[in-house]
Amino acid sequence: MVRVRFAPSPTGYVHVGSLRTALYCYLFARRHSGVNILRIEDTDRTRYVEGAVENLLRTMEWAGIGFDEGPIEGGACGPYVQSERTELYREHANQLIANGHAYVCFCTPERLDTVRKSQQAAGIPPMYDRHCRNLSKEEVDSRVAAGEPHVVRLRVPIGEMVRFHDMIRDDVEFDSRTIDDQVLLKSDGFPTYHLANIVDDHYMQVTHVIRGEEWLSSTPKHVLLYQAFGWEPPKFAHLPLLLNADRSKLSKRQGDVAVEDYRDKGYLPQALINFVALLGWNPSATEEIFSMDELIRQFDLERVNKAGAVFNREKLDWMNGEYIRKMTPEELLPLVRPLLEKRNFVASDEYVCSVIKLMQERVRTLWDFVDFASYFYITPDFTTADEKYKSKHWTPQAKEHLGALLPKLESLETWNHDSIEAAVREYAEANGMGAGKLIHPIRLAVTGRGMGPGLFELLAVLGKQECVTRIQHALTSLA
RNA sequence: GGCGCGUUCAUCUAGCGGCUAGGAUACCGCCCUCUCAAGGCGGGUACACGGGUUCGAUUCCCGUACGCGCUACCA
Repeated sequence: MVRVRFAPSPTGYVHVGSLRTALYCYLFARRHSGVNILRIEDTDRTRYVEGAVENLLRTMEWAGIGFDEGPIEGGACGPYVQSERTELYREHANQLIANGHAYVCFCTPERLDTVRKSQQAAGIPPMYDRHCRNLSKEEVDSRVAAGEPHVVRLRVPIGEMVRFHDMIRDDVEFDSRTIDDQVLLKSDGFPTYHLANIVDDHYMQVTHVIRGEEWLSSTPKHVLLYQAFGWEPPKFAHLPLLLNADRSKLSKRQGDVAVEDYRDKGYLPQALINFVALLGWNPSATEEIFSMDELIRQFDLERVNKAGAVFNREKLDWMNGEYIRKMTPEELLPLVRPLLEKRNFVASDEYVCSVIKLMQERVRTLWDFVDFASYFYITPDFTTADEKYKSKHWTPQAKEHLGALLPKLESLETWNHDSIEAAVREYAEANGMGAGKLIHPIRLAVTGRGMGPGLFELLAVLGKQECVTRIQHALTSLA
């Protein structure tokens, strides 16, 4: 039975790299009919953020990533929040002290800092100097009894090669002399990631550890911990990093990294999931659009790439447009509606649907339905007009013809795409001119822009009275 | 500095000893056309470098260079 876990630290938002890790866990679990576990790694009290867990849960739900066990779902291996399991970690730290694989350290942060600085100055690798590694049991007991602050450190064996197999990177090995005597239990009684992670993965019976490559370097410590406990380690799969355009680790400073940012900017969860799934993994390379079900069916950890992948916003934009085009106006309506409300744009469902229908082919995000189509809701102020388009089409002759055409439009009995087109083309033909000489000025007068849906359908949606008023207004006020 | 991981078009990638090195995004051109899109067609750009192994290397091995990650009582 495959059991995987997504183990985020609740820092307030969900990084898109975490989203991909969560997605791969989910896909792998589903693909193998296994169990997907959510575990909250909140052992750093200094980084506690109010509401972060709730936000995480909401974001995962938005993305369509479900869990079988977790803080909400429950399960046989709970609790699924590390801050509620501290007793377990303390017991296990003591167990390691008892069997000699860990030791108590009384070094102060100040001393560690001093040691580190002198090591750096001397050009040697900064590592704990193992000052407390061989304290006598009597000394340790009395200092602990006296209430002296202390941590528990892993007693890393000397002169040993630590090897493990990674599903993505194959065999990796580290010389134990390059591995630090890692702190396992902090002086505040909370465990570090390393201890909590191993203890939890063991008791939660996790079979595959899927996480970012930034963890590869600490995996030997984890392997050593499994050995110290006498436990069977899980299989490891270290995912390639998501990168900024300059190929550094994807970070806040260089743009949006939070899943919530993309949601708020009008990206669909299906598109973001599809896009992020293909960053570091690819089932065939001839198809690009995959539903969650298709991803599940095809996902294969062994096919995950080794090299990092640049998060390429342009491709996401394209993909989001693809998904928008696949939806119906009715499906889009509830997604666009709240955005219109944010702009105080008021209109009936029917009206908004017809606008969506016209705009669907030319948007990439949900916000484009609002920003590129504002003239459907408010009269244009012409500040968004394309100057080139305006100077080319808003000529004295054009205005003259518009003035002459206006009564004909006004007198139309039925106002729809065909009747409007007939009237416009009739006028153009009667005056020996191309219809474009009318179409462009009308577009400018009515929308204030040089781009948008086909003119006749646009006018039909807008309604006769509104169009007439706008043309009149433009004729008198637009220079 | 040490350790680790990586390196195919600008970007995401296919390739698992023999290919005119394929697809997608972006870009450019043409078609369609009332604009912008969408759609169709076409185009340019890549195997980091140097050694091996082999009849033959993008593919296997070793170096070099470059990039990235880790190097906390953070995860």
